[in-house]
Amino acid sequence: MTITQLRYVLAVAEHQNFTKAAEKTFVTQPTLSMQIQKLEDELNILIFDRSKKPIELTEVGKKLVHQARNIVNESERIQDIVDQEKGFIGGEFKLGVIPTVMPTLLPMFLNNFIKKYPKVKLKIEELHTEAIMERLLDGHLDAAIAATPLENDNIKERVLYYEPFVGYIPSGHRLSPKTKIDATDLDIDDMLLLEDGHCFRDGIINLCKTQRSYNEDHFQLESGSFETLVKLSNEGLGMTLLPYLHTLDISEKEKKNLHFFNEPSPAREVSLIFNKSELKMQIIEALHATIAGVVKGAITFQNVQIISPIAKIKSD
Amino acid sequence: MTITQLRYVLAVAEHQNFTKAAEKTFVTQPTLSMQIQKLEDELNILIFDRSKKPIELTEVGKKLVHQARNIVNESERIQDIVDQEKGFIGGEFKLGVIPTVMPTLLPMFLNNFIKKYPKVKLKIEELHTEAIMERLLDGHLDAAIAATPLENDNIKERVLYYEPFVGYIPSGHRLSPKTKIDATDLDIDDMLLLEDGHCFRDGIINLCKTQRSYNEDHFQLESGSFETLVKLSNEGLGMTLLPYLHTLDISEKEKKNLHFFNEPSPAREVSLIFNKSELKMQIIEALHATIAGVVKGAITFQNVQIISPIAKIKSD
DNA sequence: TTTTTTTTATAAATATAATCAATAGCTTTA
DNA sequence: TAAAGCTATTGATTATATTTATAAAAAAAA
Repeated sequence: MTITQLRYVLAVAEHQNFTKAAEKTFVTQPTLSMQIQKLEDELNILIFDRSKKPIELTEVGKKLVHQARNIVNESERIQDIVDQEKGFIGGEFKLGVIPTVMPTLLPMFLNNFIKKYPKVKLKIEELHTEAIMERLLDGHLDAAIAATPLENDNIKERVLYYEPFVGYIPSGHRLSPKTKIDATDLDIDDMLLLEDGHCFRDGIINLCKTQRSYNEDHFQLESGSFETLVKLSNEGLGMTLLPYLHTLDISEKEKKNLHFFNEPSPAREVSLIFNKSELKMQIIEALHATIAGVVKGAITFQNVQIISPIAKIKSD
Repeated sequence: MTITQLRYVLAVAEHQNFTKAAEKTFVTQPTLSMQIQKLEDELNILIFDRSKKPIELTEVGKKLVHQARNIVNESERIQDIVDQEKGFIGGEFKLGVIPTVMPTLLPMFLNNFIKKYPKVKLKIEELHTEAIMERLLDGHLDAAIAATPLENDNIKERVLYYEPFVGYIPSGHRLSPKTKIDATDLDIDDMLLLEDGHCFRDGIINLCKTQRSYNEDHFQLESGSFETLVKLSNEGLGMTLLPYLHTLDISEKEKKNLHFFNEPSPAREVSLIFNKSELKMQIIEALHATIAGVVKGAITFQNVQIISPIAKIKSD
């Protein structure tokens, strides 16, 4: 049994196809066939059920894959140890970012980070929270930026900042006369929200305590970007909520429609999250330090109330 | 980096000598030299400081060895998974046993076990608790039988049985008239104990609350076996304490000198202990089931008070 | 100091193993 | 039924691990 064989098994298990797995591992397909056969012979088991199309893991295979993931992870940590010792921060690093954070946060720290750690090859991908969690767990992402807390034991969180929500209320709206608003003022039925899948939406729905009879079919013009939401709002289709950093981008005229919450302002917690195995921890630390440092200047709210990004089951 | 290379590193780290490590790993010394050099080149570090005699680990080397231990352990668990799936219970299994348990417990279950699991090659070694803990942690033992609780986070415990202490009080001793004795009756200064290193002794010292001024130089005829202790006791040198299973072995005449404790009788907790990595768990489970089953018939005390085998620091 | 012993490193040869290109064989799809 | 898509097999090639023999260095003994 070699680490290489285990890597091959993981690749085939993932792609359910020897040919594709071979491409991904940069060897030819016969190499995979033979090495995996060799491992199967050595252990005297079948890892894959090749009669099924696409190929499937056997029962032992599933357990073996889990352990193989473990071993491969732990073996990668050897390089980690060496890097840490040398103070070297570099290598490929795959970062996931949720859509509602991407456009505002990325420009703030990216330049800073790549200048400070030029040897890190950052690969950033915009993904929704569910996809991020999946990919953190299977090792396809090294870390991600998402709204927290996520309440997943296999994912660790390091808070980056608390970002308050700000109401965007067009003139003529019933709340327009109020200088500052309260969570209790909100009514899910006259609010424009981002399309489902964004955890931001779940957070807002949690916030709207007044949702007497929330049902899915009341008003379905939900958008994918805050820019669109603001425009729709201007057209009189309702108010919306923006995360604070997004309010820095809108036009001067539109800024007049911003209504802050009375403190404690509802806010989302944005964290750097990563697999509990803590692989590439030096880079994670470096990212955390850079982002936290940059954001500290931009957000100066003191008193916030954190809104969970996880859709809660209605208790009544 | 290969698992084999990591094994070689572990062997050299352990023996601090390439030649000996080579013997233990069943390869020639140049193989070790070359493979370890190769790993060092690949990681671009020095794992060993070869200028020191005997050879020493570098700082990175120490961290690497720790992680290597991890990886090798996890890789051995692959065979574990396969064995479990096949319901196979076999292979070499190294069991440590403390001296005060060895002669009484071993005959009770050994025959039973090797008949039931003929494919397990049991290698039993008599060791004191400290040596056992060391060897469990470095992987030289798969499991051990010792007095617990040991309060070590890296060692897991599965209780086998509670074994009460019984007083052996020769006629003429001040406690001889009492049919049943109490812990408060005991005086460390008129008791014969096993030589130091046996955790049994530490347990008894914990038990003797009346040890007003316990000092090492009062009476130094401490023995290595209970047999000797009983004989010395017969000579009027003091009383002694025996674990219950040992009292089954002594002569009828001597049995008259046995004085049980009033309930709750002080007792030691005897457990099967093993590394938290839970390697070879099927065999450990099999051992536990066998021993617990056999002992259940032999010890029928209900109410016991467990004495810690760890020497407590005097609080006053 | 010199010699001997012990120990690690190096070199060359050998054995073992991994990989590849080509292709066979099987199954599914068109 | 042919074509396409997969995995397994074969034989050649390359890469790697291991060994034997020996050099080099250091420690121990004479």
